[in-house]
Amino acid sequence: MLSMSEPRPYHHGDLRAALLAGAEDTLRDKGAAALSLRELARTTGVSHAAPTRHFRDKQALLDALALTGFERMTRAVHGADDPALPLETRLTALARAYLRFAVDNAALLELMYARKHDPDISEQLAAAVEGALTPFFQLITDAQARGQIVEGDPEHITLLAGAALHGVAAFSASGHLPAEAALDSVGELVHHLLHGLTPRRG
Amino acid sequence: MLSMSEPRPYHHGDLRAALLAGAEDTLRDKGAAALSLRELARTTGVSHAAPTRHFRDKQALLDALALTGFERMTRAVHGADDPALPLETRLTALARAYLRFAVDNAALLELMYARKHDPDISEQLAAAVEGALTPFFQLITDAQARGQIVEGDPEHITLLAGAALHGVAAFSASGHLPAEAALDSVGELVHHLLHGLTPRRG
DNA sequence: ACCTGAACACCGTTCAAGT
DNA sequence: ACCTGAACACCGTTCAAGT
Repeated sequence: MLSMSEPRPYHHGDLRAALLAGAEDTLRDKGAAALSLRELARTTGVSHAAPTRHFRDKQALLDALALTGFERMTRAVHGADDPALPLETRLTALARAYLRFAVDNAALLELMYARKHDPDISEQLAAAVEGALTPFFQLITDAQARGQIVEGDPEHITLLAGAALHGVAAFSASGHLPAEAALDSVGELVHHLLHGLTPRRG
Repeated sequence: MLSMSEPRPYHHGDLRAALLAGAEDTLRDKGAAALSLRELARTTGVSHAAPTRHFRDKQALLDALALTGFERMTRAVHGADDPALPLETRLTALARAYLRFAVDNAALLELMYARKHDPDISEQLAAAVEGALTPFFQLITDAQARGQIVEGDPEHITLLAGAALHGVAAFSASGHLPAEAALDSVGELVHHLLHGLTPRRG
């Protein structure tokens, strides 16, 4: 994809980025189980020890991959936000962006939310999750200020909305819900979330 | 734990069960990454090739482990169901049972909902998920018959409720939400689910 | 039927050595 | 600074052989 003018057999300009890109390719094509450092080095054209210079161990590469995943997801969600939209429409757009990413990056999503990340990366990971949910939080507080969302800790309410969304994403990523069904359910999901499962009186 | 009268060094009465139990122990204590067939065979006291007789390969053992997990989860949820209870109380009890299991078996839960199960087991797995959600589905249809839940495809509504719940469970299992916070949120979660996030009139 | 022990190909990680 | 190549300990899987 990237054709440089220097056709050297090894010695990338940016081996780290090349490794991450290659890792994500095999993650997408063959799944996490098929991801081996040695094969990754092989297909990238370096020795099997070269990745050590950029990632302390395999887990460090997986952690870095998860972080780039959150960055992309955050961009997707933020890009779908339009504060001028009415509440339900705005929330639906945010939810759809989240689910779209989840459906398009199922294996990556599983990695992003995997247990067993390095403890020293977990803070960055927590911040990354927060960052992705920021537009949801903003929407909740905006709507609360207008009296359109019930009172209560906005973080708590964001968690509920985010959980409902992530639950659908997780069901889809784990293969228990077809991608189309997940995406098609967004409208009803948001509607029921806002208006409740019990009937409303006139 | 199980002391038989036959102190033979090998040759279990039920190697298959012993392997599953041992696998779940290391899953709980050291995580999925530390689970190796060879070490499992070692600690179980058989040769490293013995497990092949009971599980075609490592994935087959993981699949079997996931299925036992769903069986236990299903029992826990069914055991917490009381159709005589009022709607919100009943749903809260079901939700708490699901979350309790998720919190107490975080690594197992991740395995249960992992991608990359053998295709030939995915049907059993789908049935297992359905089985665990059956009480939720029953509750929805019961309540719909009484006019206590909005009309609409009960499967769809069950999916939403289940997704909200599973989202919290997943956040907790992945370390983004402390176990206590997840369990403590059950009441509000169910309340907001039933009554909606927008204010109700009069 | 059930298990063993050797063999094979592969893996992650480490480290002295090269440029 | 960045990468190589050999080495080490481990792994999953297979298979002839034992009881």
